[in-house]
Amino acid sequence: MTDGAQAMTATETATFELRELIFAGDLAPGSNHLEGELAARLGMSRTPVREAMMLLQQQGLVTVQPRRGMRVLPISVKDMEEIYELLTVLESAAAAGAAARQPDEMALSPLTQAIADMDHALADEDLIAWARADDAFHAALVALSGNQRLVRVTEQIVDQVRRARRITLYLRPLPVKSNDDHWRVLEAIRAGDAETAHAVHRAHRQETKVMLIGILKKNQLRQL
Amino acid sequence: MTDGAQAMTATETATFELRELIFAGDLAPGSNHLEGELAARLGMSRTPVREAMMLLQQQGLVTVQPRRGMRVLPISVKDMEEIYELLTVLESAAAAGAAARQPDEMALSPLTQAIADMDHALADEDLIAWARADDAFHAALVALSGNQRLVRVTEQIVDQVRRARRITLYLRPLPVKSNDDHWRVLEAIRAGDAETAHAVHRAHRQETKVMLIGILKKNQLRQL
DNA sequence: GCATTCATTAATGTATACATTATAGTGATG
DNA sequence: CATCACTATAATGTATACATTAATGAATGC
Repeated sequence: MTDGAQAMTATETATFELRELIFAGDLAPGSNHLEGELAARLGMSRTPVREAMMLLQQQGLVTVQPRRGMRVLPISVKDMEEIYELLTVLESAAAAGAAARQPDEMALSPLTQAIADMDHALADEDLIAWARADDAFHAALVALSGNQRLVRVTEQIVDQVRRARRITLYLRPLPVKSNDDHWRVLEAIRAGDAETAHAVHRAHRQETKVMLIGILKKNQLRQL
Repeated sequence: MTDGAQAMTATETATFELRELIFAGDLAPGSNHLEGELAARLGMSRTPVREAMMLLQQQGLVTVQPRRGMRVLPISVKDMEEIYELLTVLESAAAAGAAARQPDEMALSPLTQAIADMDHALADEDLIAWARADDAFHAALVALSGNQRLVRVTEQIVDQVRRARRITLYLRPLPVKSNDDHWRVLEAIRAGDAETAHAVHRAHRQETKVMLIGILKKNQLRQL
């Protein structure tokens, strides 16, 4: 085959497209969408759309109700709290696990690269690039835990808060401290110090949580 | 309606039935099953079976491959390690969360009931009843965290190890220490002592993990 | 005798047809 | 005017038909 694009099944296309629409806010939080509508919009029959809807429901992005179609789940302040508490637990466990495994420099390179990218982005005040690098850091950290199930679960939870993060990104202060935190986590992992890696990352996530919740409340953003 | 059984959709029925078949081992670990076969077996068309297969795949119980049908995922020693590490993290976080919320006695009653049931089952040497009560304790503990997402995620991970636990149940020593551990967790929650609740439950799960892994290796059970 | 290619077949992926069911709307009745 | 029942309708849930595709096996050429 000449093009790198592997053949995607219609269900996969639908799942991907719907996720994009949800993350971008093109399917508004709280809005309902019938199978037929979405099928027409995506240019396919109801069957793959229906399957995609079920998958997205299980991923915690939407709910599907018999005559109301697919409802895009809004993210409330309480949801943000739940999600960040869970992310704190999962990622700090990953940090400890990564430190315990004593990865070599090559294995650590995604972390170092992500930190470098974050530094550059911060110098350029390019928030989009910073968010992308921050995501990469967190994903790489979880991957380093070596626990594939932890990776899966964390990805799913991160997805649930993706839309909210796009919005708070422009409301939060410049994330200078984040970069420092990440550096300290990396150092602890390098040193094989699971305790410190856990504690530092845990504190980082908890601070992030408090900051974001504060932003939501200050800006009266009760739903995202 | 006169009967309490609410109408289940065929997809729900298929999902439920397939889960039961997988948990019971009637669909053997590692075995493959085509859509058509399962549809005939369950007395329905391919459509709901196909949907159920996708859901079970997302729940981490099976994989679905184009021409091979649904493959029931075997649980290896490494899987057990992954799962118990994750459960340790999730449940001990739940224990800490429960303690922090200071639930009243009524909220704690599922825990006390479960412990009582475990005591009775142990006195009767009724392992099945003990396992059921143990499950109830862990589920109630996670529910007490108040984090709905934590509940969902934990349920999913527990399901992945359900089949293995049915087997190790008869290979492990009588779980006398478990009951004591659970009692200490309950006491810590009562006292609002998140640190202790976390530490005690964490130790409990880690000991369980070590014991189960030991049993698997001793009995040469490389796949379950 | 072995490898390669082509055809056949079986299973999936998707579309569509059909059955079921909940909801909205209309009309009648108190 | 409000309420209840009934009907019409629209959306879903399921079955089935159809198209696509990968795997198996046979046949042919080397």
